[in-house]
Amino acid sequence: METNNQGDHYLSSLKNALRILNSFSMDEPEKKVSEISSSLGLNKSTVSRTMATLASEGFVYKDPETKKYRLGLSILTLSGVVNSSMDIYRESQPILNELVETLGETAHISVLDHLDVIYLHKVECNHPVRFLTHVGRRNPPYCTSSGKVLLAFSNEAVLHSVIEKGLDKYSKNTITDPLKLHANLREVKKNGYASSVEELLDGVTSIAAPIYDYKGKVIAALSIVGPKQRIPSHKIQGIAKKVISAGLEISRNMGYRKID
Amino acid sequence: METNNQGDHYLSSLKNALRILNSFSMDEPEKKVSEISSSLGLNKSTVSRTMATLASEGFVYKDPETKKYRLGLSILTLSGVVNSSMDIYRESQPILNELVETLGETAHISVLDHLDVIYLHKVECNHPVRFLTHVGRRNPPYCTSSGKVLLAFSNEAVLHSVIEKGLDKYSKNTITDPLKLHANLREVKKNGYASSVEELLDGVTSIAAPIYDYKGKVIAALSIVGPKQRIPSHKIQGIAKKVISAGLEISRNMGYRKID
DNA sequence: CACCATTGTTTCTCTATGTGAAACAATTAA
DNA sequence: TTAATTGTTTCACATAGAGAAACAATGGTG
Repeated sequence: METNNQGDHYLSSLKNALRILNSFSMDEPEKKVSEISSSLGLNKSTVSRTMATLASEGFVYKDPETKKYRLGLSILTLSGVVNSSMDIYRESQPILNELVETLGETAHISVLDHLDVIYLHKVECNHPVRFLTHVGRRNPPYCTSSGKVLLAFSNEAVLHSVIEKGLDKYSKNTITDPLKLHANLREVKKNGYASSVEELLDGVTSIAAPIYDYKGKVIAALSIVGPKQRIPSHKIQGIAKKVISAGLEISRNMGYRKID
Repeated sequence: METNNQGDHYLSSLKNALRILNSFSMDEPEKKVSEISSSLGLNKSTVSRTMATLASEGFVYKDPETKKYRLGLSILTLSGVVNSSMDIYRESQPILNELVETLGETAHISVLDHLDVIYLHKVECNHPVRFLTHVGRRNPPYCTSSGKVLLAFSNEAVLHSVIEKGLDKYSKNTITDPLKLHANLREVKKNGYASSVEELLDGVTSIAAPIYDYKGKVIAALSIVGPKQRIPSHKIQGIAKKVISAGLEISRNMGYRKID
């Protein structure tokens, strides 16, 4: 598209359709043809035909009243396939349940996808105050505990790209200085866990630990999230211990054998 | 392409791609180019280019080792949008939680999509023995309690299509006789709930009740599922009462006001 | 180690397909 | 009523995508 010239042999009509699908978000869950057309710079008729084809296979659904399109149920079906074919999903389920029960806070499994942290799995706690995250959600990696774990244990190139893209200030404690981020990640690697106290959202604290595969490579992060007042600073270390050991347990289920 | 002439203005390369995506399932979560090519009757090179394009937008992921493709994380992200933009998802959450707690069995919300029952939402119980259902799963409507509720309250045309497609025998109690199905659905409509005792799977019982929208139209079903031994026949009616009232509560949240 | 068998990607040519402008409907607004 | 904004369809043309075959990359197998 813009960067590499070798990837120009993509099927353009398909690429259009996929860009349209990816443009749906929680903020814009439904759109009209003309909106899509103008926002993505595509011809009206192109969008119209594309949407008709997408609808024919259940990827979008057209509200007959408002004429707006929203994502269709084929996507739900496919997401079920994604989950069930992901071994980490199966292996982590019971351990997440236990962790949520003992800590009383919501737990997630997440991975790095391009330059986002994406939540693969979530087990909610029973507290009435929840509703911050959901499976599939993407967040910036440099201001979430899971993101920082994943960055700390990935190669320099990824970190570089993240910094290059820019460190925006999401909340009062967001780290926007590359040097400070570097230092923080070194800490994370040393301690074996990361914490984020109001780095992404005001009033929200999270703690994360790595999950390893059979090769000893960090493939995911396990994190717990909760309101700041339920997770005061002095409790972080104790909670981190539990998160770390839960992470190791999942890792062992994934074939990891601690070497050192 | 081959069948109907009115649907001929679909974009063929896009249609191909969507058919490929929809061909992934729990049984076949990963496939090679040649497998896709032969199973869908598409040219090798077509599939190769299509997959490359799909991968470029994160809809599939290519395992560099095995060269097999699996569904990508964009689908997870989009499924999050589907869920969060679905008001029934939000409205039903707390009521499902409560129902699961009091009954101790897993609960689902499901709707009819074409001729399938599809699970939109699921709250699992704590029992170690659970089931293989998952959000997005599709089941035949005539042998699940939720499906029978949805059929009983939908129009005749849908039922006709279902019967026309054929009533396969999934389990010992599957209703395969159209007349018996008709009779059963009349019962369902009269009683306001449906039950399925080993109609889809041996050893599995489920009980479902309708969910109404503000117009009084049945738009979804609420069901609970459990092993037969935990839900004996004599308990079904009592449980059904609870399921029905939970369904009504969700309906009220969706704007339904009981008229009669 | 050479052999054949299968695979995925690329090249190439040509046709069919998708694009965009404009015409046409169908709503909605003024 | 007219005007404005929308979604769909028509149409002609350029081009993008399909298919055959060549190529490359593996992987068995003897």
